[in-house]
Amino acid sequence: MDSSELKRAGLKATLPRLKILEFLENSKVRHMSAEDVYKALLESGEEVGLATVYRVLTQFEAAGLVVRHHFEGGQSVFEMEHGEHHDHILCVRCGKVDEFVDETIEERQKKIAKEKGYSMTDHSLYIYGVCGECQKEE
Amino acid sequence: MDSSELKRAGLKATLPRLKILEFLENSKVRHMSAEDVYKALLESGEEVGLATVYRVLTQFEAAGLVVRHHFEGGQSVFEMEHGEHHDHILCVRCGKVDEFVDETIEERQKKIAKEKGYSMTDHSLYIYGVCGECQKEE
DNA sequence: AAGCAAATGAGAAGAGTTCTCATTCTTATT
DNA sequence: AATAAGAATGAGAACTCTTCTCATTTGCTT
Ligand SMILES: [Mn+2]
Ligand SMILES: [Mn+2]
Ligand SMILES: [Zn+2]
Ligand SMILES: [Zn+2]
Repeated sequence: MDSSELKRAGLKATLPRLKILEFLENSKVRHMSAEDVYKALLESGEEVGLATVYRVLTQFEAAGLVVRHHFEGGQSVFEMEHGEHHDHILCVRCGKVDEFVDETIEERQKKIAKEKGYSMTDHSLYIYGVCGECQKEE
Repeated sequence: MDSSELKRAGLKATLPRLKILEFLENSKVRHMSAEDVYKALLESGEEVGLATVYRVLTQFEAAGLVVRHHFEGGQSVFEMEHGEHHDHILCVRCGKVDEFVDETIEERQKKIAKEKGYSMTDHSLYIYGVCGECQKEE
């Protein structure tokens, strides 16, 4: 296990943190709720408390290792930070998540913030729709 | 009290619904949580149950009288529907909410949905920042 | 005015998340 | 390698926001 990433983030290399980080890095699914992470770890035989999963994900977020999203549906969704900021388009039927980057939108947002007198700190953009697959069914 | 708006929406003109609708229409604050509405009604001496406020706001939403937003912070926020779709920019310090419309962004979103093969149903865009007022303090 | 379906409201319940605190683990120091 | 001190963990309680349940009340039609 590679504890250097945790150390670099200023976090002690504890077993739960290592397990969660490893899981996030190796998972084929990019966007996961705390519960998702918790269950997946349980199923692979790892003993980690749910409270710890929540705590650690929040710490990872603060450390910039992970990004939190608020998709519709109430629960926070996390994904490994991988450099480039991006936004999301989600299927309201099957839950599929796609990512995109649009410089025009990014620029426009900055412009709007400036016009309104705000110093922009963040933004969130979600497009909802029915994905190609789900359109076929029916 | 004007019950025609409710009738038109296919809703019985009950007292709680009339009170809530009247309050939303006359409130100077445009964006309010269910709790906000509930408390405001209590303070003005109106007896309405919290469960009813939640229920009625959801019905108003389904009827298109009201729009629901998911601002950061967990609770749903409602506002009277007034024709034009718009997005929001919010102050992370004082909670101020401003509205804007940007056709370029709207178009881009449609384009992205099409490119990704989605039939777009909805979208949500929030810009977060520090408003002019709050920038002065400090 | 009567009858009936629909709506209400109080409180229980549910979902997601955070908190509490006794126990365990990590890391620095011998 | 053993020790000490502080940090992290995990079980469950607690919390927030929202929905559900169901006995009672209300609105609307006749
Ligand atoms: Mn993503
Ligand atoms: Mn608005
Ligand atoms: Zn789909
Ligand atoms: Zn402000």
